This record gives sequence, C-alpha cells and structure tokens, in this order.
Amino acid sequence: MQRTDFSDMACSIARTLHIAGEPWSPLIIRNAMVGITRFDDHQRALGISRKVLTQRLDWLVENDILERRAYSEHPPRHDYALTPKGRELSDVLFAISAWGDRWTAGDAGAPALFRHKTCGELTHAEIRCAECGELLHSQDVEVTPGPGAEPLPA
Amino acid sequence: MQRTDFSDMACSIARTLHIAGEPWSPLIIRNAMVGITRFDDHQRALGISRKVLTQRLDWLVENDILERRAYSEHPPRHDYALTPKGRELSDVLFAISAWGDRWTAGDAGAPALFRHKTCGELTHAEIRCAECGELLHSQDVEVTPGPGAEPLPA
DNA sequence: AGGCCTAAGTTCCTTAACGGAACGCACCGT
DNA sequence: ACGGTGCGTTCCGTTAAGGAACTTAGGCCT
Repeated sequence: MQRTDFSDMACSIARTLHIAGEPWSPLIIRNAMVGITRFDDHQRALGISRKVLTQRLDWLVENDILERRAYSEHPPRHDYALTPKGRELSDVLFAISAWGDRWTAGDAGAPALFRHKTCGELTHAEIRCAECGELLHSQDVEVTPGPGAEPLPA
Repeated sequence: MQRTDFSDMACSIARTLHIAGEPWSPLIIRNAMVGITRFDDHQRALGISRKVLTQRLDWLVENDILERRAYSEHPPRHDYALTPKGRELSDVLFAISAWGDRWTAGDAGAPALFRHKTCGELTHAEIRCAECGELLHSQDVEVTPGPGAEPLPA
C-alpha cells in the first residue's frame, strides 16, 4: 500500500509490511481483536477517512487477514472478522504493545492492561526462543540466508 | 511520519507506530540489527530514496531508536547504531519475521534463518505470556483500560 | 405512501509525502 | 589538480492521504 513494493523482497519482515505495514492496518487489526468489526465502528474508533478505511479493509480481505461476513440478510449487511492468519498476526501486536508500554507510556502508565484468561493474570507479551525458551534478544541471534533467499537485497 | 498523528492516541500500538510505523523504518532497524549502519549501505540495501532515508534516520535518532556515532574524525563521518530502546524494538521484528515466514514464505521456504547463540539452535520467535509462560493468543486475552487510558478512542 | 434512519461505501478536491535523478561539499589519496 | 567516497540536499513530477459531501439500499414509523 505504499509506493515501493516490498512484496518481492526476500525478507519476511518486508513481506509482512507489504500486507499490513501501512500505519492504519495494525490498528484495524487491533480493533478487530477487541470486537470491532463494522465499517462505521472502525471509522469512529480510529478517526480514519472513510475512503482509506474502505481501501484498507479491501486489502486486508484480499490478503486473507480479514474475512467479510454477512451478519444480516435483510438488509444485506456484512462486517469484518479476523481469519486464523489475521489472528496470528494480532498476536504480534501484543509484542508491539509491550514495547510501547515500556518505552512510550511515561508516568501515566499503560493505556491498556491485558489479562491472560488461561492463567488469569494481568500480563504482557514476551518474545522467547522456540527452542530453549529463553528471552530472545537480537544481539544473541545470528542471521543466515535460508532456503528462500535468492534475490536477497542486503 | 504519516498524515494522521498517532502519538496522542492512548494506545501503545498506535504510539509505537508513530515512532516506527512508517514502512521503511522497520527495515532500517532490521538492517541496523544485522550490522548495516552507514547511510550509503542502507540506501543500497533497501533501494530507498536518499531523501526519505535522511528523513527516517533523523526521525529515528530524534526518537532514540538510533544514535549517531562518529566512526572517523578526519574526515568527519558518522553512522547509526541501535540504542537499547531500538534494540528492544528490533526484538519484536523477530516476532514479525516468524509470522512472515509462516504465512508469506510459500514453498521456497524462509528467506532467512536465525540461530540463537545462547542455545546454539536454529529457532524462531514465540510470543509468550510473561506470567505463565504459555503461548499468548489474542483470543485468550481480555483487554481492559489501564492507568494511562484517559482519552481512549475505542 | 412519504419521510427519516442506518450501514456501507463513493466521489471530489486539496495538500502532503514519496521516488528519482541531479547536484553539493568536505575530505582524502596520488 | 583530479577523481573518488560518504553523506547528504534540491528540484520536480506522481501518488496517496484527509476531509466533507453525496449515494445507494433497505427498514421503520406514522
């Protein structure tokens, strides 16, 4: 959705940004996560222009992040719900949110709190190594080309 | 860096996007993470316009994600290195990358592989609950207003 | 039946950001 | 003195965002 096309970069970050990297999309997904599904509700919650919202919703549906779902036959009305792909993407929003809480919230404290229904505790997201379970920090990671690395730009 | 200012939304996702939500910034941070620090190297690696790169680097320095660091006195030359704040932000790029590997890589496989130097294994990032350690899924999380929630839009 | 309401978009217009190419400038080595 | 390197600026054409008004389609009320 931006001017330069990231979709053919051999980088999963770039490809993710291609799908949801334009600034409104993560907020739309966040809304979807907390139960906002309808056009007008998104528009009111975000203050986004209706034109841009239409474009974003269409794009997210095309890319299988949201699905258009009829919630009324007469009159014909539909809303937008997260797909499994979109729900997994919304999980990473918690990681983003945790960083924002830590570095941008200031004295006022976090704007939102998260309760993990599974354990019942107020919590936040941590990024951990899938192999050893330790916190994963970029300085402890070595990046090497993978099988899909052909046109690697860097 | 976009038209609508996200910085005063009471949402840590919006505030994070305000700092690094414009599409090039995450890629610049990714580059910084793998050791690309100089202007021309960023420019060549990304194919970004020099003008926009200048703006992004300045913005990321202003927001304490990168710091300008002299690597030569004569001639006066500087490059851009991640601050601790920026390094923590780069950690969430692994979570984004994991999603991209899973949903956008296709048959070719992941463009990049990550080895966790701490445990020595090829790995990927997981998002886990800081309290119970289980995988954190958005559908298991209940969102409630926090202390800094005054002008909550939604 | 007429008029108003809601939901979900379109259309039109202005303004800001991007993208690309060219240019600038300080220093360096030869 | 001359070309090369590193790091930007400047200029200019194109595209996307923002905002407000308008549209369409059906339902509800009286």
